[in-house]
Amino acid sequence: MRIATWNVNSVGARLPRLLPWLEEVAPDVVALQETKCADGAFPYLPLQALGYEVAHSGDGRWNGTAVLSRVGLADVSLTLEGHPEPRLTSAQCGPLHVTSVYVPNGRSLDDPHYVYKLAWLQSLRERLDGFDPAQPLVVMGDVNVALTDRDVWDSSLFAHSTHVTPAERAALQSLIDWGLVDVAARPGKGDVPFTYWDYRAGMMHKNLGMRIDYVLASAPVRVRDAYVDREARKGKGASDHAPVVVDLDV
DNA sequence: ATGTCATCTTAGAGATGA
Repeated sequence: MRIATWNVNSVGARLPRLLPWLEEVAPDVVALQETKCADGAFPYLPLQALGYEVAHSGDGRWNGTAVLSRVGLADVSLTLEGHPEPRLTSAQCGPLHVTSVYVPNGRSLDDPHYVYKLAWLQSLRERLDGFDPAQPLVVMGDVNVALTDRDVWDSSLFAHSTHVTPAERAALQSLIDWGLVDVAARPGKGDVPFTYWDYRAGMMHKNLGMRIDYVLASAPVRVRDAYVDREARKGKGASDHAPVVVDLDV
């Protein structure tokens, strides 16, 4: 089974890249984030034409998550309890339960959005108590946290920034400690499999990136291979995030 | 730190978010 997660930064704008990517990589299940469209505007038809069933949570301009599956789609959930923004979609996809998450950015340490981010991560952790770590499941998506200093290109530049604070890292670690494995993708250019590079200042070209997109898998998920698809971050009309692709057995 | 990108408002270029 092949799964993937990708913050597409608008599914509408990304469709000319997303559709050929799906044909080439042929994942069975895909978690999308930042679809940035209302449910009524979601491109169901071209995705269904590729064989995917779709569950989408979205309300327009911001946020938006989806699960695409060609191995079945059941028990769909479109919300994280207590948080109205569309930042979580989950479904049972054949033998694997899949959750697509778009964790709030936080913006800055003195912004209310940072408090919201920590609360959202706490709610996500509590949501896991409705599951069993002995069942095959993955939580994947843009978690907007770099787990270690190695997961940003220069940790000294993040001294007073979000994404690297002890509180954010502890919140992400608490998800892992529930019973999940932070799936290690093959190293990319350089030693760290970054998944995000700012559009500005030639960051991708200089490989000044961050690892903020994760696949967290429960113990019954046997990972065969995992990689960051840097090619999808290159060229015209790319998202600022690259997909993470994982081959696994359940 | 910020050289970009996407969307919405509302018919141009500015605001917002990342």
